[in-house]
Amino acid sequence: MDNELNHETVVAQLGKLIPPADELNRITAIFKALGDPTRARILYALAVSKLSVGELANGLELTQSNVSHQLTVLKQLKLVVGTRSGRNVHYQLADNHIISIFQQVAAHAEEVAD
Amino acid sequence: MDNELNHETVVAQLGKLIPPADELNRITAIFKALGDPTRARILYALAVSKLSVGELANGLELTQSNVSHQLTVLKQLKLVVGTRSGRNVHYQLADNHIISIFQQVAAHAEEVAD
DNA sequence: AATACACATGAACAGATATTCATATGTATG
DNA sequence: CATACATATGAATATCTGTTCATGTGTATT
Repeated sequence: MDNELNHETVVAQLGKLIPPADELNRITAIFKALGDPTRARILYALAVSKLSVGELANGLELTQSNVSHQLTVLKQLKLVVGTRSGRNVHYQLADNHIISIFQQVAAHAEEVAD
Repeated sequence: MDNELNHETVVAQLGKLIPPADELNRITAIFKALGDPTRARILYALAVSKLSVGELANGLELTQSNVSHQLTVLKQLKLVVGTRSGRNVHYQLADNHIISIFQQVAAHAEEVAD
């Protein structure tokens, strides 16, 4: 018999060779979150320093509401965490993993820049 | 004088501490492309094997048109390259960089899965 | 050259998404 | 306790995006 993974077989089994829907959705949800310039700027800013909502809004010239909405998205995906201190809430990156993901994509983006 | 990068200064200079708009747009465009389940499935499939448009459509149960449209997006971002051979066009990942990006995000996604 | 096959492209539409505005919640201060 | 400040939330909307359908372009075969 033929145990070899020939091309025909690969095509037929493609569905089983790639991640299942639920895992794929978790992964793409993260990419989607990183795919918006506003959220990306927020993450870059937080890579520089822990910052409050107001500081992000001022520093990035965004409305407070907009920043808060985007932070909600990033929080749900556990890309950032916020800790309240008095009236302010200080946000930081959930882990430094995120920075290296950006670095890898940035590297690709440069390689590829027309 | 105070050369230290104090918090106040960081906030004031945030705009200059993060990537400029054009670079950011290139980066987020890539993330956005990876943020769609259909395109992600196509990339995962191509990580398994070089495949034609028809094979992708069959193997992933997508319409030929849909696959072709998504490949156009991925091609523009140079995430995949297609080479014609007769009537078929065989697509492959532009580089293996892409796989490791997925791996990193997948790792994060699992850490974080409720 | 006519037909069939593989892929690409354009228009159209439904659903998703980012931003704004208004307002609510939470916390400190006088 | 009333006011001010910081952040969160909800609704509304304009824009964007993924998919489909129809058709066009390119290539092989007879």
